[in-house]
Amino acid sequence: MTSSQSSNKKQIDHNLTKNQKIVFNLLQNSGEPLKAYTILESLKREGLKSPLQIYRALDKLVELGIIHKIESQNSFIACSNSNCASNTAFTICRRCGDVKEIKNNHLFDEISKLGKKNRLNVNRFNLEFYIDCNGCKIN
Amino acid sequence: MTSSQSSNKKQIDHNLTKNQKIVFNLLQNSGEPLKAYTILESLKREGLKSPLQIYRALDKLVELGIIHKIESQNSFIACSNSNCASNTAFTICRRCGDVKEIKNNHLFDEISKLGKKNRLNVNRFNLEFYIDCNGCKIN
DNA sequence: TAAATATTGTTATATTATTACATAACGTAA
DNA sequence: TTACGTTATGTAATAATATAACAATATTTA
Repeated sequence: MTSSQSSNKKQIDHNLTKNQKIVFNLLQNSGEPLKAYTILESLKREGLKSPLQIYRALDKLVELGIIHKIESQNSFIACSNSNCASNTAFTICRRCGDVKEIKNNHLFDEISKLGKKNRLNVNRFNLEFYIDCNGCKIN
Repeated sequence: MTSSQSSNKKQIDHNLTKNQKIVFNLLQNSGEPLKAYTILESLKREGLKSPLQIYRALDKLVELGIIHKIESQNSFIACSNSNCASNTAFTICRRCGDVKEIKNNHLFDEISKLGKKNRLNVNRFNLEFYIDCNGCKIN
């Protein structure tokens, strides 16, 4: 393994603190949304013992825009978008809850335009498309 | 007052049950988002005593599409849109939390189009524009 | 009526998140 | 270097949000 190998994980250096790094790594390696208390369980072995340690790290990572909160699930997912500026767009399966972040920059531009057309001074947006995912459509 | 007078409240008859009516009326008259336990407090005088009575009514009203849940606030607001089909678009002030439902049907069409363009079989969507509201911009 | 279904009531408990306060680590100016 | 302010961490307690489980009642329908 070299540092220049291909990877869909962002190379990020935000001078994260110890706990922030631990939580962020878990989310990046997971690739799917995790809940705070699930994260806590997973990180007991790393020495994190209390909810607050998790929530403090999550809050900071959300603020930095390198993870996002899926509000309808109270879960958190590592950002997979190179320049989202904290704008978010997801598909969420209404049956199994599977979440995928949408990376289409054109879509982001369109949404921003819609905000401007409606004379909204939008700081950021969050768009959730509720769908039936492929797995759930089959069954 | 006549039944044909002007009003921005929807005239709805969904055969709501007693508790559903009580909760729905409160939300319609409030016009702003309310939290479940706030609703519970307000409705003690109407005889509603337990969280579950509130949550059951809220669940049904959301399912009917006549109220919406603001996920990021764990709050609920009466729908002010004539034909939203459970699609939702809000502005949310990132400072004071003030919520307004967007009623622009054209915007709804545009978002639906974006979903189709991206080959998503969208059942419904929720769009949240985070803004600084007028009151907060002044202060 | 009787059976099935939907609604309500109630208690207890699970899940999610924050307050409050103590301690430790870090940066920086004197 | 110390002294100071700031940031990060640790810990316990508790607040806020939501659901499970079960009993009782009302309503619909065969």
